[in-house]
Amino acid sequence: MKRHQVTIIDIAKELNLSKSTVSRALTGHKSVKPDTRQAVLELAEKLDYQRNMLAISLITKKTNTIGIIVPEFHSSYFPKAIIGAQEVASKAGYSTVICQSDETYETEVANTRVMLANQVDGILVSITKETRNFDHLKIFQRKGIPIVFFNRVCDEMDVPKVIVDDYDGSFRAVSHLIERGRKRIAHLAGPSSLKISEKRLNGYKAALRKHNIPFDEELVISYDLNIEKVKIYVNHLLNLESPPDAIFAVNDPTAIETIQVIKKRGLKVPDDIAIVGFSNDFVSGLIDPALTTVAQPVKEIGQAAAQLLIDQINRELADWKAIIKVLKTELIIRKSS
Amino acid sequence: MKRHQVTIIDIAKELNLSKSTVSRALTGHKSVKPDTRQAVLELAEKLDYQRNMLAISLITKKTNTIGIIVPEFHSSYFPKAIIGAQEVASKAGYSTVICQSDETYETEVANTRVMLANQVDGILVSITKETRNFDHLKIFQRKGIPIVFFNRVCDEMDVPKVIVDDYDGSFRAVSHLIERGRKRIAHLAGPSSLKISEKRLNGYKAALRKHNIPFDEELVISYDLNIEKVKIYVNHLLNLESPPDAIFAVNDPTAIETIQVIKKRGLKVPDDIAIVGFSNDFVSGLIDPALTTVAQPVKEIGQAAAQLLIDQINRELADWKAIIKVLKTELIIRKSS
DNA sequence: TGGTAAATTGGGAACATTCCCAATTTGCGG
DNA sequence: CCGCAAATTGGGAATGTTCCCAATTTACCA
Repeated sequence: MKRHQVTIIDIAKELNLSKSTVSRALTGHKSVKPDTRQAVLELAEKLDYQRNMLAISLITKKTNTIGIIVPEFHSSYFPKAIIGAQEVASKAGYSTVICQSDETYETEVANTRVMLANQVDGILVSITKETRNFDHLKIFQRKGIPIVFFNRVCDEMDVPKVIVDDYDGSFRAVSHLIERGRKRIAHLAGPSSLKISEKRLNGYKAALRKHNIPFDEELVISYDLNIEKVKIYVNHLLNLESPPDAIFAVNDPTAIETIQVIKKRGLKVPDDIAIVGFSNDFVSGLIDPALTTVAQPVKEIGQAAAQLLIDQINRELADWKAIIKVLKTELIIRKSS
Repeated sequence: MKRHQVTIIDIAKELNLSKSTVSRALTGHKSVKPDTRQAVLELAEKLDYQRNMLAISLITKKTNTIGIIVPEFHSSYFPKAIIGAQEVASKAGYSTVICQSDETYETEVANTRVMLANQVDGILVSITKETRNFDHLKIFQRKGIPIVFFNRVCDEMDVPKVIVDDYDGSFRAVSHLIERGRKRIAHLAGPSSLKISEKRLNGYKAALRKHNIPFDEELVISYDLNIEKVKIYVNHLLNLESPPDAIFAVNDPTAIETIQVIKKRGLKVPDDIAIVGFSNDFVSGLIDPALTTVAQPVKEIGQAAAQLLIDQINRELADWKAIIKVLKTELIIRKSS
């Protein structure tokens, strides 16, 4: 078993050449005699030579690697976004290091160090619900390492962001419920630390206002996205003196869990209560009843974010600080409303 | 904006020390005066110093990175397995480079090169449905880089493998259908190139034999896992002179799609046709009707594979060549059967 | 056939770090 | 206050590559 990896020097020695020449032959430099190149290439193939990216990156100060930090892997959202991002990245010759912060600030900071130590050329980030301090991300800015936020963005940093129009999506979802005759619409909102929760809440409020339905604080519950708690909150809503006739959930997993709870109580969806979610997870069309939801172009979000990052790495982006890419959502009406 | 990254030499100069001393202070070597260490650590913190893993890895010949190559990301199977693997890996101080081969041999070979170039300390692999030649994976063996297969394994290589008992799971699934009185059970099988397809098919045949049901070739269809084709095959089965009263699908996505096709034809599941899947995807319990399926401990598979890999990297594994870890499946009976 | 330009090749620094060995400093007992 | 061992620090090679500049070879024309 070869402990020693094959290097260009091995090839050079074998062919009585200098490492410079071998390097040139291997990298496809023009100034090397065709015969020589041929010989080098053949021997390299024969010896299973693989260029050592560590050494190359050390010199070129480029790793051709981008980092992706996401809060979780449980919904289909982030995996799908990552697929999109990887697609664009690998097409551009970049590999990907993925870290999952598990929705904790501490892990996110740790992930950040891994990325830095690994000299990634740029990072794609969606923050945790806990993240309030952004120093660990500002380090990248200070070091000149491009950074792009997607989905869960940081407002106080001037870097490119990719989001969907949460306000608008939310507005249309709630308007739809109102048009179906619902009067008491509850909202299971996300944690107020996240911008997206806030925007979706605002869309909800705006739709009510537009249709002259009074806002009832009692009907809005902010929760920490811990899916196990949905049961408690839904039951709380149903036990209200004047219970809701519809629930708009901040995302699909929440909506799906809500439906399960309601069904378990013997109530009918949508007859007794209509439900609308947000994101159009893969599951949502398959459950019973199929979930009405605001579809996000998740894969496209990942693609757009990666593209923005790579353009920035290649310095092909003028005034990238200002870029905020807002993708459109689409209301998909199914059986649950 | 600092273009130049902070190095130990910067710290050394600033403190009138040699790079050796700074290196020792930073790595926690004992033979350095407490005052000195303190000063180094403080300055490092102040300057946002981050160790350059490229240089370290170049010397130590260890990257603390493991590679994972999976065929796809569309079902929840591989993401879930990756979560498990990452959990174990990051706990052991390893980061992860993930590549997706998109079910094509060519991409898998390319991924393999990326791993090699990035000097990963080991790889976790689940092969594509196309992979018949394993030279690109044998290179790792030859170079002494540990490799562990999971789920879709390569029989001709003597390396650790993590699988479930496909034969047994399949056997029990089909036996269950027979016990429910089904007589003509079809099997939508995977491509014969994959060992798991073969084993599941064998389990199917064995269950029929045990219950004295004649094997009917007409009822077994091997397909390439391209989900769009399910429609064709299911319709073909339903149009048979003597159509099946149950279908055992090679995996859950196939089973779910099968149910959709059947419902669209106006038939009832399970009244007209019972359906059983394999894997217990997250969706399967939520669809209508809820899918009976053979549950796999997916996350545990990822964990076990990563653990095996890391043990092998740390040379803590005696006779690892022989290790084949077989995890148990569990038949989950729901409404579709 | 010599000269010069072009083609090809070689030599070494540089990248950021570790690690071995040697050099220097410190501390302590006599 | 000296000597010697222990504690601390410094110097330089090594890791595998690229890239610049210089050296060598080749080719072609007068």
